Amino acid sequence: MPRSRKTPRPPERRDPRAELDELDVVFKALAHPSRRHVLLVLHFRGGEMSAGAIAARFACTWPTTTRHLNILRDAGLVRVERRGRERVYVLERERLRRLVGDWIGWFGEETPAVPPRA
Amino acid sequence: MPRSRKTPRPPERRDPRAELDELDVVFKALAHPSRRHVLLVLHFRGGEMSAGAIAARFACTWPTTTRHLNILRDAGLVRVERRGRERVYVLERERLRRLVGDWIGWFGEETPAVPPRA
DNA sequence: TGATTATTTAGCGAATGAGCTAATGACACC
DNA sequence: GGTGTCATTAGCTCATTCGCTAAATAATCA
Repeated sequence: MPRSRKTPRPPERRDPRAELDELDVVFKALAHPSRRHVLLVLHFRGGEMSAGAIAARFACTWPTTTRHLNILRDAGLVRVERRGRERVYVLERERLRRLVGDWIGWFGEETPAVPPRA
Repeated sequence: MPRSRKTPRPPERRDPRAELDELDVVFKALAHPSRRHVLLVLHFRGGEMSAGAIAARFACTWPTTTRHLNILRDAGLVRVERRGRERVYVLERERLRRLVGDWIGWFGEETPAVPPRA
């Protein structure tokens, strides 16, 4: 049987079309407050936590948290490592910063050098 | 009858709780590729375009585009001005940059000064 | 091996989201 | 005031999302 999850974060690519698709998955992942919260908690706890430690901090049930974590993983915003019988989720800080930061960066300059309505 | 739309972007506030709610609406608005695209097009066309000019650039029908624009407006990412019989949508660039930029900014520093798992 | 702990997967129901077509509102111009 | 243009709202359908509970999987320990 093939991999059960889509593609768990391709290591590197610069194809602009693929970049857009990546961004879509990432922004969809960021659309839920619990998932943004997971990322912040992860960050402020040093970048890695076990699934249990994360689940303990949220009101929803553990399976629900697992699903949120899967979505974050599919977006490449966290990666998971098995350690004994725990699974440790590791924040992919650079990727988060690069994708969202670059996107918001488009809006950085004063109005761009294109005539108002051509 | 009261206003037909929720609250169309409160002018200023610093209450952190309210900030989180604002962020939620904003990230939900950014979750759809067409809406992110609208913002970019708006930016690169000088920050304002009529509804028709925007709708003309998208494959979906005009009512669908209108709805996307309403969602962006409710998130405070665009504002709308009536000019004659057109409606001109104006990008709220600063607000977009501030909200998303500040959020991604949390992940800016190297791992924060909190012990790994306490 | 069988129990225990840690976590995920399966599957269901309610709510939300996004697309469409048709109908309506608002303004301008004659 | 009627007609054309610009745009929105209403109402429908289909698909997805998100929460839950119950069952399954995986590693460790007795």
